[in-house]
Amino acid sequence: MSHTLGVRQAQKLQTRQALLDAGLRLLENQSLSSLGLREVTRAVGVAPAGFYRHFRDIADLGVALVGESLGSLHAMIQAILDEQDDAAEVINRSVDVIARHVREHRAHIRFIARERHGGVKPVREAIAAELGQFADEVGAALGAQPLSEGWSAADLRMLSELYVDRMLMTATAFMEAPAEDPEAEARIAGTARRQLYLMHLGRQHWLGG
Amino acid sequence: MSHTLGVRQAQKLQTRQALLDAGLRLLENQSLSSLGLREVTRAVGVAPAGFYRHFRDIADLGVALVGESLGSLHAMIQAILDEQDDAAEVINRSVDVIARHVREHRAHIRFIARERHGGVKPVREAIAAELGQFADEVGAALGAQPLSEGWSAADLRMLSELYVDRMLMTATAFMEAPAEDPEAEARIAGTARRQLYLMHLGRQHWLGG
DNA sequence: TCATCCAGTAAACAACTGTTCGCCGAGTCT
DNA sequence: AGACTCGGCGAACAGTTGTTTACTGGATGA
Repeated sequence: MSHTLGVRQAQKLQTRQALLDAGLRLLENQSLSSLGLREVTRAVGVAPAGFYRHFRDIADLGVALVGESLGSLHAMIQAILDEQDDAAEVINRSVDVIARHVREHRAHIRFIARERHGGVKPVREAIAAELGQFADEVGAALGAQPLSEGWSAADLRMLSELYVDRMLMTATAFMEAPAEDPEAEARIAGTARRQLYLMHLGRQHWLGG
Repeated sequence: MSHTLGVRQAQKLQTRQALLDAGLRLLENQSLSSLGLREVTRAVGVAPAGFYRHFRDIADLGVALVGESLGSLHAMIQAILDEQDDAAEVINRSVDVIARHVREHRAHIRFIARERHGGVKPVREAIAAELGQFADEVGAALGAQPLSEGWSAADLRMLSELYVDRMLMTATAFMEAPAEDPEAEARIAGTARRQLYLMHLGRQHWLGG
């Protein structure tokens, strides 16, 4: 299993990754449905026909980008969920983690925000599927907390979706702020913390408490 | 002032509206940044050059669509805000109003959801500006309610944005459900009501109540 | 070592794009 | 009635697009 890839296959993967990287970079100022195949290959320095060795079409490349973009986010969420601490502390830490993630993966967040409701169906579906899985995992983690005693499955699910949505909206807000602007970042972080705290209060009093 | 438009200007407005309508329809399966000028004129039955009599470019048409799309939504929100009733009742009515609005303006909601973070900067900015104004008005309405006594301006603002975001996400969820599917609609409505109610609970207990 | 594989190539294809130009002819104003 | 305005037209422009084709040459495996 730990068999080093052949030179052949390694080079192929490298070109594939170059195509993905170039695509992501080109998507900074447009959306996937207007991204051209030639545009991507030109940016990489590869002949147009070479594209087909890696992807069926641009939508296919988009779906691959979904995996890449949501992969790191997934790990991030899990890390947040595993924390157990005072609620306010968890909120503070979560917002910081999100801010940091956006700083390091701005293009990925932009891609997800832009294509979540974008014009390319397979990509929309891939994003929806992965976000749904996020909600599953968040639901499982929340369900294990004492605060969730007596909650129905449907209620837990709506709470999970609320959290996942909020997290993505917060990340998007950070992403849209001008890069390297600590003041804007702080403002967004403050709003995000308050919103999460309000949701937490609602959660505490859900069962007529 | 109530001077009927001249035949000339009336016909021009009619063509302009036809271009907007065709654009909106074509955006069902793509995003604005891939919408072609010729594509739009072809759909209307107008020569390509005629497009420039009405819009500078496709981004300009997009900005016009923002006004059209958010115009009706604006009236809808005001209607919701003016209601004064039991909280649960306001929530029920609001969700119904949103569902109804989406049924009647599906393409408009799709456009806003798709282009809010889309690839065309002027359009993103126009949407952000109008949504910001929505938040202002929601903030003013909420601030006038007894429940908001003692709230700081910043807290009111974060609550308004939370509500506006949620409303848009709910509308988007309705929009993405298969048309004429009462079961899916009911499920989304149920989730939306619960989420709004949880936010309402958080609001009630915001000041350490 | 030698036949096989296959990632990447160059060239050609028809179809399409946004934009500019001068022109027409119906609506407008005096 | 006559001069003027201006929305829409048709043609032409140089570029660009996605896709197919037959090919080359280095890695691969017997």
